[in-house]
Amino acid sequence: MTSLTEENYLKAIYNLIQSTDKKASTNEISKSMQTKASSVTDMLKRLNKKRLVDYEKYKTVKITEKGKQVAISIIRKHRLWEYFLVENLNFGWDEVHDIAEQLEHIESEALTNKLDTFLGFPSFDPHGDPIPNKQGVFPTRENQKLSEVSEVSSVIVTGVEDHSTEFLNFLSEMEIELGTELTVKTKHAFDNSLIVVNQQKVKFTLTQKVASNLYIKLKHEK
Amino acid sequence: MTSLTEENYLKAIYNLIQSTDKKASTNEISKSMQTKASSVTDMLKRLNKKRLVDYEKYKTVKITEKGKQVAISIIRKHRLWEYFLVENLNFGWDEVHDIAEQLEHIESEALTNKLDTFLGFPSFDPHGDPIPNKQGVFPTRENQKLSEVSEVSSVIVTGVEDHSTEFLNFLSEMEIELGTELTVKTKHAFDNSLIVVNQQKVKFTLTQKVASNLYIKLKHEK
DNA sequence: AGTAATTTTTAGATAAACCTAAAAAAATAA
DNA sequence: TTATTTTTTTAGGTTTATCTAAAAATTACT
Repeated sequence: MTSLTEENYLKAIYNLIQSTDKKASTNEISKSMQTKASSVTDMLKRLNKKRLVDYEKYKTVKITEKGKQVAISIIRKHRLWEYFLVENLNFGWDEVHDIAEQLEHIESEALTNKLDTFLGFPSFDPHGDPIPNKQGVFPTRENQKLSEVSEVSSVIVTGVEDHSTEFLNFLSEMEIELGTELTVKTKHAFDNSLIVVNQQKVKFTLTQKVASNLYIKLKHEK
Repeated sequence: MTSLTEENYLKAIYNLIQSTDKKASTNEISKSMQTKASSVTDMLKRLNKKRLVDYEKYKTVKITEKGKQVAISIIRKHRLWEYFLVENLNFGWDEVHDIAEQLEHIESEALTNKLDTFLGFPSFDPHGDPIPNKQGVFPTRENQKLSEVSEVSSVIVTGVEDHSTEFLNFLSEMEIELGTELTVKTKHAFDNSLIVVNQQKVKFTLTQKVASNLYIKLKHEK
């Protein structure tokens, strides 16, 4: 029913609308899809005809409920496969994106649900992103960023904002992964960099940029 | 480099050439691909240009070494995924073909090899078909059919020739699966049907058609 | 408000993978 | 060895997803 390309456009539109700052304009979509604006216009017409988006020329697009369900289903499959690749096949979290990008288009509800069962119904993928369930509902996560934390709090890393290989490799070098516990010691007011300590008592600095790309939850002291 | 469609044509051509009785003629290919002969001609020209097949108009095609490697890689992926679906995700052996047909086109050598490792380097898929290794070499199997067996031999079912849901369902009803041990008691000369006994001492008849679609190996008595 | 810059759309092309209908070649049969 | 049948190819057309270049609409600026 929906082609591979249509699915990719829907996913891109859904993501643009979710990340509130960017709008799903023709230009934004073309940037995120790496295609020309004219190609986007063509596709928007087609998606509109199929009632997957609400589109009128020269106005920004909205995604319909039907389109949203398609997008969420793709995201669900992507994140389940990423989980499988890291947990079962021993891929690194920086290696799985391109493969999951292919696997997310495999068409079989039975497969998705059996994979979900096999994996034990995980709530978050290897980057800490929430995995929607069969009904399309996302689990909630405390969406606080490390950059928003006040001094002298203990936190646990729960996810990343930036999914690039460069950032993930950087984290690996710093020995930061999901579940890593960090204590924020000092916050430099002039550049918002943080001095943190890990559980091995190693002290190091994280720039504002790094801290704003890390999702955390506060550790509740016992 | 090779599109999904090209891969499917190569697979079909490879399979036709393997099953020696049928030749890879334009008509045979069109039958097996469910497309029109004219579409096949188009594709053969394209595959020839890419040196994946050897093709001259009005002559039957041969597959090149390069094309063969592509075909074998698809077969390898198909069979590894089928094994995964049955062994890990609890699919029935009659349910996995269409899904594997999609998964076989996922492009990542690393994925294929890590999947192979995860599965423990299986030699045969859930239908008893040999899985080529990383180098493209097929494991050998005693390719004897149940219909070729002489009276009063004990055999173990190792594979099926017919992969259709109908046949696989029939086998399930007869409680025959890979590894099932059967003893051939009588062979009726007039219609070549067999009277066999299973390990539960249940006696039943198998037609020549059924017997010729079952691969077996002789059980070596201790 | 009027002009300039930007965004978006249209028009027209291309490539992949298919199709139908007709022509050409090869295989079969009388 | 012709004539008939079958197979294969060619010619021309369609749809999907892309592109470039030009036109139209919107937004931003002074």
